[in-house]
Amino acid sequence: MPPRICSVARTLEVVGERWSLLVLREVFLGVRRFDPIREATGAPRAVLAERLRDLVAAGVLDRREYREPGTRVRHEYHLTPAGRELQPVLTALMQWGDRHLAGPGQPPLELRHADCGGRVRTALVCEEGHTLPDTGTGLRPVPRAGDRDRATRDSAPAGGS
Amino acid sequence: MPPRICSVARTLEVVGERWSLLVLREVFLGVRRFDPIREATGAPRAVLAERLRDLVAAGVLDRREYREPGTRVRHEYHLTPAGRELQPVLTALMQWGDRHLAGPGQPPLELRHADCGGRVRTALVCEEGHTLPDTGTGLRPVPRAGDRDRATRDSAPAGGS
DNA sequence: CCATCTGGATTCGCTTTCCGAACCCAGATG
DNA sequence: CATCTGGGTTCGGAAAGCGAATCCAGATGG
Repeated sequence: MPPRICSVARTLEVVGERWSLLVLREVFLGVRRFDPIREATGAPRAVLAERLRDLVAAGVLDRREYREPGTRVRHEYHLTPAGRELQPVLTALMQWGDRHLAGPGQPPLELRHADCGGRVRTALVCEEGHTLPDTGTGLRPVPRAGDRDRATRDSAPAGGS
Repeated sequence: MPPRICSVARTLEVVGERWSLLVLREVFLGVRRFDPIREATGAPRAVLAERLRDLVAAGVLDRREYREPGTRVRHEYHLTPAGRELQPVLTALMQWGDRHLAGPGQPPLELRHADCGGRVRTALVCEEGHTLPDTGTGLRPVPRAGDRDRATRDSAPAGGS
């Protein structure tokens, strides 16, 4: 029986490697060049080079030439539109860490809404406008046609068809 | 200069290993036992055993004894309250995959609100009630006191203090 | 009583990935 | 022409991942 291929698995193929999400965190923060990213993340050079290549190949980062006056052409990494849509992933990770792995003192980074200054967080919302608790209580996963019926059942009766 | 330690990095220490999030996906779907998890994720036995131990040690999963009539005592893995709060992380990953890595046909799994039946997704919301686009446009990361000023600056003027 | 089955793992040997240190490259600077 | 700098590549050892084989203990059955 083949492993379940869902969108979580597919997304982790792109951003699930050891340093990928930390690299993206830096790019979201505006750190776009090799050495500063390396310092901020702690990733080894070779691994970082490979991750950047992978993320560019996956369409998450865009490698752009730039030239500061008095230097040769270099490259920096910008988020593509698809890359920017990973913001909720990073926000969700950060939020959980803030809540459950807080070090001494307050969290080191806050996200605020540029328009109103309010703190921003991820929330589970439904299309009718309801907001669910972060625990996912009241959330019902529905396997779609075509998927094996393995999901959502664990203590099914033995005599099932 | 030491790497930046933020809540994203800390959370990835817990759930950033290769199979961790897929294991949690299964537990969220109600698959709680070793072999079914192994089949659904494709993780090798030894790695799965280690991940389960790690997730229990991290307080994300709870290892519970159970005994079906006519068998010996066995264990299954349940989410702790902290583990359930990882739902937004999985939902955000799934949502990105649905949007950017869709296979042929519709996504294999849908999340619905048990109360109203509406599709559920993660959104970036601020405490004033505004909803931001998933790209994080309008989101301003604010480093807090104590953190190095490395963040959020990339093309700072060369002569800065 | 001994063999077999089953869920839940551990052990083993090999392969892949990760890692830090050293090195490379090319244009600016002195 | 030597040195500096940003942006990497190369290298050899360490760690993690992998599939296959094995183990364990309680039911089942001859």
